[in-house]
Amino acid sequence: MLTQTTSRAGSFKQPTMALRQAGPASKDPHPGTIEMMGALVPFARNSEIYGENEPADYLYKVVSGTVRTYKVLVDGRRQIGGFYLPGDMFGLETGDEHTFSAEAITDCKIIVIKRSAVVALAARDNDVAREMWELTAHELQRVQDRILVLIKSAQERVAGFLLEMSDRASVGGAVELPMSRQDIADYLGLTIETVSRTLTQLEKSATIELPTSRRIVLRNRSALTRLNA
Amino acid sequence: MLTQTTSRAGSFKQPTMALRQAGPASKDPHPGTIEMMGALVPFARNSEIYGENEPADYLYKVVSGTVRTYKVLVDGRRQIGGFYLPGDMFGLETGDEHTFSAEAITDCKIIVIKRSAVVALAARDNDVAREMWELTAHELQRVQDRILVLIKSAQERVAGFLLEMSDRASVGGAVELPMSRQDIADYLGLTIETVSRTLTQLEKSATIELPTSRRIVLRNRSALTRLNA
DNA sequence: CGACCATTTGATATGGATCAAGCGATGTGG
DNA sequence: CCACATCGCTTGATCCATATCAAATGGTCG
Repeated sequence: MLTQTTSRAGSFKQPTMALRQAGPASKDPHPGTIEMMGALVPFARNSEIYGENEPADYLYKVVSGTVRTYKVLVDGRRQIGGFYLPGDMFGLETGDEHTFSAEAITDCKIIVIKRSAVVALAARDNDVAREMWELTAHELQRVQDRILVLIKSAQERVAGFLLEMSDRASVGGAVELPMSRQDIADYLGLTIETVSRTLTQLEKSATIELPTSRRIVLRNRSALTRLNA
Repeated sequence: MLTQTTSRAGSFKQPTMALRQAGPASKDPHPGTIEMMGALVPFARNSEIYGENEPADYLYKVVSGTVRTYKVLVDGRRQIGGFYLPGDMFGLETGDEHTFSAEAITDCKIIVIKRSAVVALAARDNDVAREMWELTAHELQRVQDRILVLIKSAQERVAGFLLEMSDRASVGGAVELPMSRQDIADYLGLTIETVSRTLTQLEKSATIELPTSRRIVLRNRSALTRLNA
C-alpha cells in the first residue's frame, strides 16, 4: 500500500552527543525550565532521530526544521503521528519505549533532553511536574483532534490540513510545506494521488493557489473552513 | 450520516451532588489517592454525565457500568472517543472545558472527583502530580492506538475491537458487549451495516460465535490477531 | 543534457456507504 | 395472554469516494 518512499538516508541515530547535564538548572526553575536541561543537536534531512521500540530516554524540542513521527504497520502502510515545527516538543510518548519513530524532514536543530533528569527534577519540583503534565495534555489534545480528522472525507481532511499548516508554517501569506505529498497522505490517511487531486480541485475552484508544489496560498479561507466541516 | 440514535433519555446531568470535599484526604496521600477525593454518584442508562464545552470541573472513575465519550460533528456524524469500563478514569481531557461529551451506556456508578481539589493537591504533593501525568500519558497512549485503527480496513477494525474488548470485558470465555452496534460503528468509524456484515462474515468463517447480538465468543483468536494486521 | 524523483493526471476497480427491506426480541396495551 | 408496535440488528441491492494501476509531466542535480 505504501511504496516505501521513506528514505532512511544517513541513519546515524543518537549521535553520541555530549549532553550538557542538568547541573545548576535544578535551582530556580520556572515554566520553560525543561528545555534548559538539554543539548542542541543537529540532525540531517531524512535522518532518524529515534526508532520505534527504542528506550524513550530523551525528550526533544524543535529549534529549527521539521520533524515527522511515524509508525509502519506490518503490511507496509505508514501512519504519520505528527509534524513538529520549531517550538514543538515531541518524544513524550507514554512508557519506557517510543511507540513511534521520528525523522528529520529537513535539516534540523533539536534540543535533546534526558528524560531521567526531567523525571528526577519533577519529583522535587512541582512546576516541572506540572509542565510535563501540561505538555502531555497538550499532546493528548492534538491527537484527539486527529481522530476526528480521520473520519472525514478527503476534501475535509485536506482543507483542515491546510488551515492547520497556515496557522503553524505561514510565511507572508503563503504556506510553506516542508513535507512531501507522501508525508501528507500518510498523515491524513489518504493516498498521494487523492491528496494531489484534492489540491488541484481546490486550485480550480480558486480556493487556493499553488505557485509551486510546496508553496500554497490560501485564497479563500472561509471556503476551507466550510469544507473543514 | 448518523440517524441520531443517541437517545438523550433522562438528561439530568450533574445531579447537584453533595461532593464529599477533599477534607482530610489532603494528608498522607499515596498512589490511588485521587479517587479517595470523590463522591460515588449513580447515573442511569443513557443519561448524560457531562456535555462537550462544559467546564471540566470534575474527573471521573467508573466503578460499575460502561461509559462512552463522544463528539457530534456539525453534519450529525458522531465519533465515539472511547468506552470506559470499571476501573477506567475519564474526563481528564486537556483544558478548562470538556472536548467530548460523556454518557452512561448502562446504569453506572461513578466516582466524581473535583478537579480543583486534585490540582491543588498536585501543587503540594508530587505523587499526585505524577499520578495525573501518568493517567494523562496512559490516555494519550490509548488515543495514539486509536489513530492506527482508523486507517485500517473494516475487518481489521472489527477484529481489533473484539480483541480489545475480550481483554477488557471478558466474562468466562465470552465477550459481553454493553454497547450497541451504532456505538461500535461510531467508535470504529464505520456504519452499523458494515459492522454487522463483518461480524456475520467472521461467524461464517468460524472465527467467532454470536449466541446473541451482544454476546460474542472468540473461537479463533489467532485468526483475529492475524486480521488485526 | 540526461537521469531521477516528486507530483500530477487519467482510467479503472473496489470497499464500504447508502438506501431499502426483512426479522427477531422486547415491551405495552387491550 | 396475545396482537401489535417498537427497536436493534441483519441482509440485500446499488452507488460512490477513494484506492489502485499506469503513464505523462516537471523540477532538480550531477
